[in-house]
Amino acid sequence: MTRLVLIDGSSYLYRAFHALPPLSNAAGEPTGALFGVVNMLRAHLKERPDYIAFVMDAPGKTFRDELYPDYKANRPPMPEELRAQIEPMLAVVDALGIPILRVPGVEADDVIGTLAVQAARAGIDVTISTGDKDFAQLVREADGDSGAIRLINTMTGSRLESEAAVVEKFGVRPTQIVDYLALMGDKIDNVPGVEKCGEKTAARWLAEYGSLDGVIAHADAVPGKLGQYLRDALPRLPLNRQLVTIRTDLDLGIEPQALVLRPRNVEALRALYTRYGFNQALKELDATAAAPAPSAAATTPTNPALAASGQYETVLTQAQLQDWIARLTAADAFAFDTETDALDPQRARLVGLSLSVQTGQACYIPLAHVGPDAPPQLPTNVVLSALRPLLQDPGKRKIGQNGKFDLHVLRRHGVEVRGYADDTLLESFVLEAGLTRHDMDSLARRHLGYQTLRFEDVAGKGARQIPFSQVAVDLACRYAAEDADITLRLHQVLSSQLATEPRLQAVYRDIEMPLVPVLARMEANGVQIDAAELKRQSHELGQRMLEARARADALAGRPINLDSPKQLAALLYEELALPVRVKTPGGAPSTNEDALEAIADLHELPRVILRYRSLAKLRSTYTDTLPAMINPATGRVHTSYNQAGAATGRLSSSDPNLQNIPVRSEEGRRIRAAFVAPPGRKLVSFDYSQIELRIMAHLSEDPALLRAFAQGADIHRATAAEVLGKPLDAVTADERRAAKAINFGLIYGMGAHGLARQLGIDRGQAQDYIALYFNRYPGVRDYMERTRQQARTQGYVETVFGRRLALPQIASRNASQRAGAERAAINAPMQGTAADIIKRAMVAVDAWLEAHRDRALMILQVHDELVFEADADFVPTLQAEVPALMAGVANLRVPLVVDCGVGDNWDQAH
DNA sequence: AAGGACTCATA
DNA sequence: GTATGAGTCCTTT
Repeated sequence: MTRLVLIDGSSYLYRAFHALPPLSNAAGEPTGALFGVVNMLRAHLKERPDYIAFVMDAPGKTFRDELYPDYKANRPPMPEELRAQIEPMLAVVDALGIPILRVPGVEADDVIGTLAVQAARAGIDVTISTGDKDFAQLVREADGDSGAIRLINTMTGSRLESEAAVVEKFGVRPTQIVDYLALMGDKIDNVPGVEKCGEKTAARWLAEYGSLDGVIAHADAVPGKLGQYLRDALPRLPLNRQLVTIRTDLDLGIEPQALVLRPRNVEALRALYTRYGFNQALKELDATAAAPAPSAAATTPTNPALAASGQYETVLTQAQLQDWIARLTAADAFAFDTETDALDPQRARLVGLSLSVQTGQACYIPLAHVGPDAPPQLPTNVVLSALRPLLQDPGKRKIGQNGKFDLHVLRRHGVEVRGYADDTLLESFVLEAGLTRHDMDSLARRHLGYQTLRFEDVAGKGARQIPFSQVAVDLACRYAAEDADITLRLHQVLSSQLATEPRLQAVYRDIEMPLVPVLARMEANGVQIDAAELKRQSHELGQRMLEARARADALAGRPINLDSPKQLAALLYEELALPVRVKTPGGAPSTNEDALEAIADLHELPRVILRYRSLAKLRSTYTDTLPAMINPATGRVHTSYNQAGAATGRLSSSDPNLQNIPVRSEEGRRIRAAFVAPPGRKLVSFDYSQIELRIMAHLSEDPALLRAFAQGADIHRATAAEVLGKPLDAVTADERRAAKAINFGLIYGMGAHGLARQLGIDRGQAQDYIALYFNRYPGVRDYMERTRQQARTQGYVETVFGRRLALPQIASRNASQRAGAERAAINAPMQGTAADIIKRAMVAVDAWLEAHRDRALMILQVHDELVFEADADFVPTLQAEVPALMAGVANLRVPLVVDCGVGDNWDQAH
């Protein structure tokens, strides 16, 4: 049977510290706790478990602090001699190759509990190594396909390996341990229990009444002083039980199978053991380290996983290159990765290239490494010429991780990659949206149980980071070749998972992968902006900000930093004693737009702040920034679309974000007007009309809603008429506005509270509106309920095209988290289906444009809008073709309508 | 130097 | 009341 050992690091550290004499090494550094922990770890490793982890508390608050602010309030601060041993301890654990888990916001106990239960369910036998008796609540025997959970305390040698052992030791069964602890309380964690109730009393009561609920129910029947103490403690017992219950159902994003022991780092261990004077351990190390590691140089990475890595070859000669070309030529597919000197795909220069045909084997071809020790490298043009036929062959399948980046880099070096067939980022995104991150490091850990060498391990971080071109070639090879190797391995795992999910595979194969080259082209196209105009606007905004600032200082009676919410809150709510009507999510008095509007009739200052804010936002985010983002080589601005950014399937845009260019205010639209077409060209914008509401009609199949769209009605007006039972032309502007708010609110999963706030009416009235709406559109109500139900039973929701969004929070015991997940469940199918549709449209339009290259370029996507830059005389053709292409990619129960605008700039076109 | 909190721009 | 990214301040390391 496979076995997992989970080590409760915090518990051992404390216990070893207090149990052992205050040892220290020759330099006077304290070593007592360290010594105890190291011996404990060595004992565990001798048993050769299949999986192992060392679990520590991460700094910061956890849910128990939320439940009970006094939790652990009695704990004295950690003694300095103990604190000083934490870092060395972690260094030893790491050097031994044991994975270290510290999960922010989650106590070590709950990490251990969750992993233990998860592993036992997967048929793994679990040993929890701890000095904490609370874990007795988890003990269980193997049963059918499930593994056992056992406890061991290596300090005392005691073991709890069966339910009978727990009963023998505590007098209660494992399932009663939480009740037992709740009654007794915990001095150390400052959780008071029933006074005078110790082990004996707690066990006796539980034997008599079965459970804590039984004890509570019979509290009146307990005689004497103890009975009175019990009744006094009743109100806090349920909370106590929550506090002592170890969580076993968290979503940690860690699979027990990933917790593999890496090869130990002998050099690091020798250094640590020597420093701390652990002679016994040192002797053993030298005896067992048969093949000493190569001498440690300054460049040797600390990651011991390296020793497990595959055969990685640095390609420096023509002969080696030809050998790899032959291997690639013989293969159906290969993984590739580029290394560059920058993260911006529109500027990055190629530093090297890695390739892998077979897992465990990869090469790195350094091209532009510099420095005194850099070896002579093959010329870039020679290497790229040799590889070009392979990279440009549509029949030769290429595999990458976020390959869009590599496509850009290679294009800018004269290679147009074709046959880019698989991307592990997108495989993971389609398989597990909402569950995990999709970067290679996370994926390797999650699916391969492998800790990759990270970029910062080879290049450093922060101010000391060096460009990849200065990384020593040997080290660069290990890093880069590993990336290609891991990409290939991940593809094997992920593609076989996709093969079992035909709907997800279709999303991946038919929507996401075809979109990659399309997005690459859009990003490369870029957009022209009028920098001089934006600079003029910056200047003007600056003038007006000065005026606002002067007025604010006058009103405050002193200089005030209008950019600091904290200072503003102090001024408004303390000095000026204005009422606090809105709070931030963190509970502090808010100075956001709503808050300032709410007090705007009491003082002039809030209005001045709002005015200043809107000016400052426009200047710092747009008019100052955009001109600086112009690529000198192209004279245009190139955004970057993140295809795996939004869990619903939407794209996101960054560097710069061109999906949030202002449009609502007049001043904002002047910024949009600075997105221009070159002479002789036009900007043409196409957007889907009411796409999410149409999708709601399709999904809900509500007859009234379907009819309204079929008739091409003004949907908000039609909603108002339907709900209020009056003719279309009798609907007032206010009524239409209310209907619009309901329509939008529904898409976001809103309740009465939100609608009331939006419309400035009271809750009851909002509730009436909603009831009326559902009365007229019962299909919508049923659909909403079905969706919530699906989310609860399956843990995910789906788009029309089968894209999945996982909602792990849907089962949360935290009501507000659960409600949030329910709203997301309502919204995701609509937002996600709209995303699927426009992605398909982009692929379709791009394919059509192929024949008209340069007559029109697709340059922007803003969720329901596509923007093109086209020759003026080509605009009619575009207008004749694109709407049909966009509307034709989905077959819904309602028509898709596409609106169009044309102009010399984006404001005119929109 | 890095990360969290806050605010605000878009669909 | 959904989904994002970015600038600024301010605390922590």
